Amino acid sequence: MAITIKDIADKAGLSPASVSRILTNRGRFNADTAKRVRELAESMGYLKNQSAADLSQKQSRVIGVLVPSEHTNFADEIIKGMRSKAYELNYELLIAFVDVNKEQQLQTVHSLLSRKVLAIVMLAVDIEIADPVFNLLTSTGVQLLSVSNQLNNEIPSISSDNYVMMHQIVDYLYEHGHEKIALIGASNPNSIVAKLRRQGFIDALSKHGIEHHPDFIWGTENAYQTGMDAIKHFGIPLPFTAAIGSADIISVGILNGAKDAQIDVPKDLSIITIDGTEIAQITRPILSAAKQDFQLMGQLAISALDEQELAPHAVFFTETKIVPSGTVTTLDKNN
Amino acid sequence: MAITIKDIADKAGLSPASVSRILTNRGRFNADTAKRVRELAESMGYLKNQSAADLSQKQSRVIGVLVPSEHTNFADEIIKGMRSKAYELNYELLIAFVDVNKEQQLQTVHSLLSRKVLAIVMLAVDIEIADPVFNLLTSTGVQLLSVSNQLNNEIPSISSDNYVMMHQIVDYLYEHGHEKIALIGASNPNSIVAKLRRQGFIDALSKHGIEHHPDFIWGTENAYQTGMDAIKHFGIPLPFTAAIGSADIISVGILNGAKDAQIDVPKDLSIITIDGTEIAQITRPILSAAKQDFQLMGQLAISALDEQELAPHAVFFTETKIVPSGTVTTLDKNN
DNA sequence: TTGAAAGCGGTACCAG
DNA sequence: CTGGTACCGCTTTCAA
Repeated sequence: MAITIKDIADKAGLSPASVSRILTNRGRFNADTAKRVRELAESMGYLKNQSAADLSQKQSRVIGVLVPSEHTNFADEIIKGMRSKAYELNYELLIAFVDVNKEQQLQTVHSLLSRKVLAIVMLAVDIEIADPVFNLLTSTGVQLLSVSNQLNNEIPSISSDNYVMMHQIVDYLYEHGHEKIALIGASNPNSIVAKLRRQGFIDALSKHGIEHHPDFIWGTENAYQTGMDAIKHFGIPLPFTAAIGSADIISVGILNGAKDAQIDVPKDLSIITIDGTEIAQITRPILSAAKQDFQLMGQLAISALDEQELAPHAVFFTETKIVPSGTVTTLDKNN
Repeated sequence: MAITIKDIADKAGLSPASVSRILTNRGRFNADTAKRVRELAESMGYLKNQSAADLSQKQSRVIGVLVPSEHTNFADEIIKGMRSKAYELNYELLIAFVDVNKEQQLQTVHSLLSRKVLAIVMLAVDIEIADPVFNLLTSTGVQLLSVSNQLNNEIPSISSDNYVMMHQIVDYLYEHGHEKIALIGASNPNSIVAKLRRQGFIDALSKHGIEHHPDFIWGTENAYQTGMDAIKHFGIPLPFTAAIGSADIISVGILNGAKDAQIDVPKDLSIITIDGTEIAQITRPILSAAKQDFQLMGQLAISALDEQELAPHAVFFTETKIVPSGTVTTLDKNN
């Protein structure tokens, strides 16, 4: 049997109540006895039983985090941001991976909820209102927050402004002489982010007087293969001069697909990737990127949860910026 | 206030005890009332308070997982393996990222321990016996298990047989005519795995009558930059014909470093990478790899914890295998 | 098969 | 500043 607060109390000739106060730094107590108690606890190897504390307080400082297990690598960066802020503000993160299996998802969410977490942060989780998981999530009234995904108005979110970001990207390509542009990997009809990107893409083009070519919006899966397949799908010569990859891994696929097809990047195809994580920087050439600030999203997530009741429709945006590297070339306008 | 077991009991005209038995499927109870109770629970939106349950049982089915936050990407695969097995055997995973900050490490481990996890799995965590974290970890008597890292005899482990793997690699290269071989990124003197790899490397070479060149064992950090720097460090022409990257990310660095220095891979330099995760397959050429079975390690970890008391010195090995791809060429022996 | 009651380890209120 | 004590929600004897 592990050592409890009562053991310490006995040894110190105090009551459990006092020891608790001291160890949690709450209420009043004598500084000297406090010191003594703390030393005693230390030397006895005392470890608080968090379950007991949680039970007693009916509120924990645990924030649950749902991470899709197909684990797009930016998740790591968001978590990093959350970790640093959580440490600072003394929250604990309970990270749970959810995969596609519905049954397992429910079980995972159940287990978070069972731990009486004070909030649940969803990382890039696409979820529909009709989903039983969504139901479960909302049924208990835990604070929810979606990061890096704009959901419906039911859940507050922190993300890039995907619509605006597409304008940045298109503007950038346009300035470099590109007018025939493809958007790869954002065709998922159920993803709100994908929808915003498509709309931003279309509007940005039309802002420059370019009518978009519907076929140039292609590819649903957020995967390497989507990029590879894109090249095969469009064939040679490619009907566009630039491609936007809707995630780094997709863009790497585009790049390799092009390479395999003897298409020179960036001479014959410019690529700009969305995300700009580490993986975009280990390619040759290095991928020009629209970089999202994932760490900041993570930090904001924790701060936001710490500070306020979040209105269901609250939306926070972090900046995105274009980071030029080696995959976008300037087209001669006379081409 | 959330719904409790007592609420259900009241509504069902039963005692909390019975409801508990039914909902946990323990002991005897009437099948019909059981059905009724379960439906009631469902409809009332009951969620077990796991803290209370844990407290009461003084034992949880939670397995804590320590993941280094510089999060070498194979960690994901191990976790995937653990998840599937955990789900199967009805364990919960509590994943905690640990970073280099000692203070934070201690706090993280504390928090795992506070939750009375029944075991702690350490993923590729290098830790020394003198480390206060190690002390804390061992002080409570939780079952420990190290995955993908061979530690000392104090902690059971599941990993590849790094010594044997180096023989596989060297044999493979030797069969392809390579005798001048470098080992990049395994020079960390404190890592047991690195030590085993160095030793295996040296012994395998000498088995083929090759005296190893100490300078060819180079690079400490498990990082992209290590690979890049290696090329610069050795200069052109490279004094070896093949390089072994001690992790995928290192190998990618070697590959890119070579590319940047106009060294043709594999014609002028063969590369074989250790790990063989996804990242090794999105390079051009694709990296030939000594692949470790991370998923299996994860599954074994959970099974092992489930089945038995693990002896402190227990060691499980999973197979490694050479997966040829595009970065190893056959040398003409007359060169 | 079911119920009463005694905890599990902390916390917090209220008295002292 | 400190102690007594009644919970928190669930599990688990032991009796009924």
